[in-house]
Amino acid sequence: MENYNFTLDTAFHALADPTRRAVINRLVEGDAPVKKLAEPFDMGLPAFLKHLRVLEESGLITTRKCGRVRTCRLQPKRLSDAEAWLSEQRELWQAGADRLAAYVENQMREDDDE
Amino acid sequence: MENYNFTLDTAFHALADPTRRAVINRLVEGDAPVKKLAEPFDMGLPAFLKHLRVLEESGLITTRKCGRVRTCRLQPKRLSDAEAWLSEQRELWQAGADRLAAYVENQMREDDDE
DNA sequence: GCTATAGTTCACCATATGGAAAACTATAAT
DNA sequence: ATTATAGTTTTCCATATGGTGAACTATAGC
Repeated sequence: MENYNFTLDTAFHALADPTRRAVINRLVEGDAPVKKLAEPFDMGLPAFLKHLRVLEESGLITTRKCGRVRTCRLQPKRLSDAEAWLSEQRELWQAGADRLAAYVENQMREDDDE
Repeated sequence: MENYNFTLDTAFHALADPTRRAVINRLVEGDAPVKKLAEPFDMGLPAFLKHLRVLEESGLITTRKCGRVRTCRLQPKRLSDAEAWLSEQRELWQAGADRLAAYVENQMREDDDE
């Protein structure tokens, strides 16, 4: 039961917010400073910074401050981690569905033989 | 700015909790009743039911009550939806990275020619 | 040096979340 | 008819979350 995966917890939590997903969707096109990232959103800088901090603590982005401007960069590895968990679950489910289908078909064949 | 995607909001939010991910990870192996699902967890039924409701409202699972037992089933479509968003972001990022690499290489070639 | 800019910190607020305990309902099982 | 089982509802609590406005800091531009 060691399902305590801090990385997935924080990554999925970060992705659960539309503002934060929009930030990611902007950062896939390249690095950007806080000011620029915040522009499209109807909220104060403090609120926006909180979102950035959530993203940073999840590892989905990293930031670097040069002079007075902080630049944000996407960390695609963490996207892949989340994606990997999802695809694994989907594959496990698929395997079960296939097994079930094979079993059902097998039963039908036996019924035919009787 | 129509980044208001209720499906992704609720799906990622549901996936952000280790208990709920463990439930999903159990349901990929097949349907199960509430009691059985709750067994491995150190919490009361009411708390566990809240998690199930979060999963159900997100569309990640569906439930059906027969007699006094409620059976839970995974809805893999929603897993795919979340996975699709992630893979799209990764692909967009990859495209940008490729463009950048091509540009850099091009610049280096120009430098050689001078 | 003055001022505008980019970000940061702080105090505050309403609501959401994850949990507990207790009381209740409906259906099997004997 | 009793009793055990499976789930449900309700009330309550502490903490987390997402936002605000105001005050502050550090750097860039003139």
